Amino acid sequence: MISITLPDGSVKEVPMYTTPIDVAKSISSGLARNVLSASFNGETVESVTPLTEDGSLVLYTWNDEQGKQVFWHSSSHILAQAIEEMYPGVKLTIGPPIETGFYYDIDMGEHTISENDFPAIEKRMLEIAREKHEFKMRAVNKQDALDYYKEKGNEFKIELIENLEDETITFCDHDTFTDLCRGGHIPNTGFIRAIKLMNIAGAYWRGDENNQQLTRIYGVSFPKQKDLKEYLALLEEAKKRDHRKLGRELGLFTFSQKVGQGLPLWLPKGAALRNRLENFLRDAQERAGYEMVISPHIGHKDLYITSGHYSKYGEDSFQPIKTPHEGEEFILKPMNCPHHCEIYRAKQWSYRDLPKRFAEFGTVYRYEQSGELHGLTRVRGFTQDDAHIFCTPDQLNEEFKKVIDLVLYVFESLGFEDFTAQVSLRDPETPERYIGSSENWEKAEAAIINAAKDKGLRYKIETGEAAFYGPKLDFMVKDALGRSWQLGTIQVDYNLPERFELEYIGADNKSHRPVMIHRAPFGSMERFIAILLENTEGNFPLWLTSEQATILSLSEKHEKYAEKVLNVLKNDEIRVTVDNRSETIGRKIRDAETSKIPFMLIVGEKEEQDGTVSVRKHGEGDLGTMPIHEFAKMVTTEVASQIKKFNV
RNA sequence: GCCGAUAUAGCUCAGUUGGCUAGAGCAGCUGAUUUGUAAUCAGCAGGUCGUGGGUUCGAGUCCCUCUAUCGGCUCCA
Repeated sequence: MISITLPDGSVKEVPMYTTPIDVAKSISSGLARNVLSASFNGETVESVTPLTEDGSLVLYTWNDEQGKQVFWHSSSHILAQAIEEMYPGVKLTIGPPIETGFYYDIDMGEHTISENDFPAIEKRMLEIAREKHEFKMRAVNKQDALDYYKEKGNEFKIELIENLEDETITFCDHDTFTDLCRGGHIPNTGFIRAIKLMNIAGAYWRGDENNQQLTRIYGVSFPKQKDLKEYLALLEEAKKRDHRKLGRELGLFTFSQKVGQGLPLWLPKGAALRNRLENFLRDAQERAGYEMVISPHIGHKDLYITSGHYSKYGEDSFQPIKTPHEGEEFILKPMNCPHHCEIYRAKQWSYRDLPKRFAEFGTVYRYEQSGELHGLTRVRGFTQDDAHIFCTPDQLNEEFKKVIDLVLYVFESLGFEDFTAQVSLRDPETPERYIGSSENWEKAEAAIINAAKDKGLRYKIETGEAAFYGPKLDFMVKDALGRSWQLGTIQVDYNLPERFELEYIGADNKSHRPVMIHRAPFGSMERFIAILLENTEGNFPLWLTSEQATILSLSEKHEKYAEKVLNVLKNDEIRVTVDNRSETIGRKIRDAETSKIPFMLIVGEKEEQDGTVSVRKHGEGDLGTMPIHEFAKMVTTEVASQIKKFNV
């Protein structure tokens, strides 16, 4: 007998070779039917693995993340089997589960595949699933494993096996199919009832663009047909929140093939919105001791050679602008930092002057590869809410924490509660990607982690995500489809001050090197507004939205009164319009609702007599009648509650 | 840049296996209507079918080039 401890602390005495499924059966038959996977003493095991020692067992179902991952991992085996059957000679590589679903990367050889082929593949996958094949793990010694794939001529699997440290390799068999596999499967293929292949993509072997490109097939699967339907409906819903669609519908921005790829054009409403955001941050920054500076849109090539940006990005960027002067070259500004360094250098500084905080809404241009452009979230011309703080090493921690406060203030004012703080560090394996001494990098990384810890910020660490000159604290927010985007960013930089030979005179009357903090709470105006659109579905906070209210006159007779209400509210600094079209009130309401205007003020006979407005709230309906000034107060109160002044 | 897909009116979409002057709804314009909480009615106008080439008696439809867009990969100072 062995004793099995369950998560609730209860202990079961069971015979040797009992499987997790058996344990589930002893608890309830319903649980047994739903168990997808298990972990034993912290390690993932098959639900049919015989247990041979005492230990703690956790059973996973579809409701657990681990259960889903095992489910999707198993699904990728079935996808691989179907593809191998239908396209003989293909070479399988890897096929992991992902956040939603799974994929398999395959070298298709002579075959080509497109989304038109999906129905046939899905059909075959479902057939395999219905046959309820068990997944059976099998230990193989390394040499036999290598021989197996040598015979198949699959150099990818050979590379994977050669990189494994263990002498014993595990294979997984189901039906006629065998794959190299670490384990963790559902009991049998029959659990998979609904399969949908989503899309096809090229993906580089081991994620390196110098390697061969493989064909990646994405799919998702579910234990019930209904789950798949719900998932597809969710995707449909997400489309309604696409910032590209909302941006067009709300008249915020557009693109033109003639102007150029990735170069957004801001329409009047979008420009006004952007200005309000900028003013909001300007105000907070002024309170926080920032000074605005302005730098030109181009800079001498030497500026970027000094900063190190030229050697890193020069070839793959917008090319230098030549002048009639022989050999003179200017570059379209791809970032503001070098300019701000030169602004710092314009004067000699004492330690008493620091920190200096130079801020600028700086428009920059980067030649992003065409396939990377994406609405407003990835563009070739954009405006950073940039600032650079030059401080003494002693001030670094305090300054960094102040910036965290500012970023959190911005996020709170815009209603972003669901963000992830990410400490982006360098990848120690690829030092060639970074400039500067290891010593400075260590100092910078420690500074970020310490400041984040001091602020009690919950963060995760990502290696390889640093900028080439320094580590970052990034604030990530998801879009409608769940893709993560970097918005706010704070970076510590010891490198540029060295390259630009920045100095200040210390209390010891000697020259010292300042530390530089790069920061942008929004990240870029373009991306921030895009993600804000997707998160709010275009229902911006009242303080920010273009039209806070619109007055709908009931008929021609009430136009005068509508104008009067308009003027009263305008005097109270409420952004309001009037709809005096000769349309029915139903129509005017409908148009205001679809334009997502927060308040509709209906004025007719009664309102004119009483000096009131009939208030209807977007998405909620009739709030009843109230005097004009009362409505104005309601709006100003709500705005004030949404947007507090930044406390220094 | 790479893989796969898409491109018809301002927007959303129809348009059989290639076959008459390319259709609809919404939006727009003109007129009528003067309205009480999500679409009043009528008329009008609007398209070199993304671009350039090719196949064909004939191309929105088939093939190629380029451009842009979408989903990924890579990249993101």
